[in-house]
Amino acid sequence: MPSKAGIQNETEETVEVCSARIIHRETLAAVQAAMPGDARICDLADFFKIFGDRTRISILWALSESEMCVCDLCALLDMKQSAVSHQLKLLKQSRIVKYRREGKVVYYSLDDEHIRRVLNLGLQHVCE
Amino acid sequence: MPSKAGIQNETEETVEVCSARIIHRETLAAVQAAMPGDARICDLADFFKIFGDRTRISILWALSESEMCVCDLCALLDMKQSAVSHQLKLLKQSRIVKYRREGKVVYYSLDDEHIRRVLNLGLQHVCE
DNA sequence: ATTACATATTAATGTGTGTTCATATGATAA
DNA sequence: TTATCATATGAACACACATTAATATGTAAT
Repeated sequence: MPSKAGIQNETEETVEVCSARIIHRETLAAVQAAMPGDARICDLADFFKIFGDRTRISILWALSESEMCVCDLCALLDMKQSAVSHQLKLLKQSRIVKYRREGKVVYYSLDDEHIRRVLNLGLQHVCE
Repeated sequence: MPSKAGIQNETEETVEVCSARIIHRETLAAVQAAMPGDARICDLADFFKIFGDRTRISILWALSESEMCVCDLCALLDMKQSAVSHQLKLLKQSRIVKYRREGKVVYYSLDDEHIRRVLNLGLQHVCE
């Protein structure tokens, strides 16, 4: 969980770190230098975490076809309205979907084209 | 009073489904027809779920720089060897990483270019 | 053989998270 | 106002999951 380990020492010898030993000191140093900051790593993981749920993937796939209101999504997924609303809240907090209100009805849609591309890339991997 | 724009259908009737009501029957039918099967949805969600973890994203980012052995990954992430091995197992089960053995040492690397592209797409979204 | 090392696995624990029930907004119409 | 509908939110439960400790493989050297 902590992000950095100390690897600055002597030459090509193995060094004790967190009860393990470093074998390739140079590779490790290079990779360490190229690693993004901790905050960015967490943001990335949180972003993908949103996609990692059956219900949310279904919602996103549906919205990639057409904008939809909450109660139609409930019917499509055969799920309780509160369950769908909870997931839509997560999706909108991550700026993955946007919404517009028309009277009592709220219409949701994908936030941008990135989302569609992420879905398609994932599908390619799954289908190969 | 506000004249409705956008998706709407004069001949629609509301219908009871799972304690909710369908507002846009045609939209619903169209989206329903375009939805992938249940198995494919689950596969997609499971694929993204693997990316939705801080430790695994760090591993993938590291491997996108260079193939690495387990104990160097431990040092890089400052984590216990068993924790890293557990995550590597998940990553390899999803065919996201591959490995090769050289004596006692096992080297892991990204399985294909899809993975790198998924990471980069996610980063774009997070950084904007 | 035995020793040492790199990695994998099992079992248990604690935390995170998706769904449900109940209730609260917000909006329109009577 | 009151009533109804569409959606949002809060709390609680149940399950999934990441980490740990301990142990088990597998490989090479002595």
